Amino acid sequence: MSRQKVNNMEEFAKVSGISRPTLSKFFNDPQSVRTSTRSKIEFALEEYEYRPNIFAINHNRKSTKTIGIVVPYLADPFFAEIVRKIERHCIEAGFWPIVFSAHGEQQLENDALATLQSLRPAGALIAPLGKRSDLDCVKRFTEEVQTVVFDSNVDVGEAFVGSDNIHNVGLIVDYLCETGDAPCFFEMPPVNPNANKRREAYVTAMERLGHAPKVVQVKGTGWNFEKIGLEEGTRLISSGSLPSETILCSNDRLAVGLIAAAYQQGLRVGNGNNCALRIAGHDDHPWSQFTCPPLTTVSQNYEAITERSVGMLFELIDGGGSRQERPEVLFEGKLVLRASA
Amino acid sequence: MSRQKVNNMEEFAKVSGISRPTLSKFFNDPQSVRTSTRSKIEFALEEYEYRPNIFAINHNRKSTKTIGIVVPYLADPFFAEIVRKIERHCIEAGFWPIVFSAHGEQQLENDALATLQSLRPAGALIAPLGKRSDLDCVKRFTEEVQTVVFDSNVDVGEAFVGSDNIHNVGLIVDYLCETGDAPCFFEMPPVNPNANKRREAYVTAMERLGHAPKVVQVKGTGWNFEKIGLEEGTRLISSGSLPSETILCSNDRLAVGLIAAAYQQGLRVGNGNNCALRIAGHDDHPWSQFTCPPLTTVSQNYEAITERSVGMLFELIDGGGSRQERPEVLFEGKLVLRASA
DNA sequence: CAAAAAAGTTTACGTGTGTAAAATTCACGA
DNA sequence: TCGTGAATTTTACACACGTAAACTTTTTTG
Repeated sequence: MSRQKVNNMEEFAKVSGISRPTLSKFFNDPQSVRTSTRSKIEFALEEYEYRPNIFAINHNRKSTKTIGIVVPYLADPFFAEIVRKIERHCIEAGFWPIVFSAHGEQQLENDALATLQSLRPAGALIAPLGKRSDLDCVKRFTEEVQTVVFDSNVDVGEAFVGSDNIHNVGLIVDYLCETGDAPCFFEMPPVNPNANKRREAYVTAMERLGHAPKVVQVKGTGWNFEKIGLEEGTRLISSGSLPSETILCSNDRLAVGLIAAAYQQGLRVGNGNNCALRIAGHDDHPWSQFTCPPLTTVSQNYEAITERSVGMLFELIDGGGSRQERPEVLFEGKLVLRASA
Repeated sequence: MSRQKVNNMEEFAKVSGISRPTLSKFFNDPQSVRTSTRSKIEFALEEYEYRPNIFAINHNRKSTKTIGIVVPYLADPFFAEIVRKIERHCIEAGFWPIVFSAHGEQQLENDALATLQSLRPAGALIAPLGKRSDLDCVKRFTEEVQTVVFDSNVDVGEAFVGSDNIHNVGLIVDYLCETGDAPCFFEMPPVNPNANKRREAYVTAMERLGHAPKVVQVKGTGWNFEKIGLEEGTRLISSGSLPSETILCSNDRLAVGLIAAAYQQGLRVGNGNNCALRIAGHDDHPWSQFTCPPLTTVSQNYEAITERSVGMLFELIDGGGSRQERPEVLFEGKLVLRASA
């Protein structure tokens, strides 16, 4: 490394022979300067080590190149995966994504929003906690920052992108009813609107098929879905109080716990004659293909959801002001047939 | 909300009746101003909506309040959990943690380090990719930024904090040998020093107990450990080429895949007479308690590792210059006995 | 109650970049 | 070769806060 260090744009202007305002233009958008100038600058960048100071850059910009991402629980691989994809899309578009996790807590969500707001981001993509969110706080945030809401549809922000729960749950209820007993619905007290929508969709689908819906709601709070699925599943199984031998879980993580409960109680899960239970989930969570047996579920279209969310946000950022209507885009998932049901 | 908006510290100084330099002191450390002044300011904060601009704050500080966290793969719940804990420790200490994930790729790790460096952080906590890291790049980073390395011990930075693989693997090898057949060791090509250390520790422990070590290395790259465990495990089982019916996996995620493979091949996993395989892991991964059967493993002391990492970093930041020796702190895990072995 | 110590105010300058306006230079076609 | 519009340079100011020094006020101490 013979590259010399350069401390600021002024110095880099001297050594590169390009004026500072032009350099400023270049760093904001390399395409905006003449090809010959660009190659001069790039040549100098090889020679000298220099990167514009991020704080100074954003200090005096009207519109920052920062994009805030707020999720309820980053340790959930679903969100980890979503965030990963969103980050990529942002970086490709020349933005600087910055991730916050609420860790399931209202206070931390509020803190994240406040910190984010003081970063004056160009826009934000948020998946609110849902029921636990401080809606006033979230609303105030969205009034200052262009926001696309995803995954959990609370009525704030300029747009929503998520999954078509009605369609998805319909898919799997149809499948389960066609291939065996009508399912009961296994859920915990809903942490966000998705859980509610899924229960409602289950009830609708069952009634459409002429079955009596049977909802089993177990106790449990927080984001330890597997733990709740295991503990409450164990209780239900050992007391024989499951209303059906086919169980549709509100999400895959709950199903992971329930499968573990069944295994530990010596019940075989799956489609065969020698199986005592059929278990299905929703989300096609990254873990779901590794359960024993592998979990039958409905996928969410991760790629479409992230791409559209980011896309809509960029439209908002480019378009400037907010529009009249608040579009809600829902993507349909697909049935993922594995061995558990 | 009747709170009026205030745009900068100057304006807030006017409305609060406190001079700007004092306000500056207050926002850096509320304890540094007199109680009466503090309450005046806090009262005004109730009345007026104001938060200092983060970019302006960090723009002209010698030492930023930013702490960079770089992990190889954030979608891995192990790192998600670690990051969660680190973030908390930082926030409690009044720092601003900012997380980057390399997503398993060298280029992204380099990008993250470069971006982080331009943020001029007070310090950094990094878990390098390991074998895939661009060591020169990482080294250059650590020469500019006070860095504590954790999890994966590559020889850079001011200190290392991690797990005592030798002790941990010894624990579980001892346990497995006491309670049944001596284990073989199931691994994929190592992605970081931990994997190597664990294999070596396995060999040492086996020789100490008078057994011939049997290492089974399967193909596979990247961070899809479960997938590799499942696919290669299926191959090994169906071809009958496992050298022992007791299998110690290099980490829990590999074990998750292997358990799934065994299940799909109709082999029962566990300790009983009717079981064909015993499978054990390492890490006590968040998923491990939900496998079928639950996974016997060695825990890592997450809390100790994160607390000590952050603690050492704060010492470095306070202490200023770098010291002579490069301390390596290793924490011992505990045997976690479940049903799989 | 006076002196000392602590805290706050005033004043002034530094930070590294964005950005606007006017002046100059360049590239390209006629 | 010249004219034209586009690109670049020059110049100058803005941004919001950190920080230092000299001075003033408040609090503490003996």
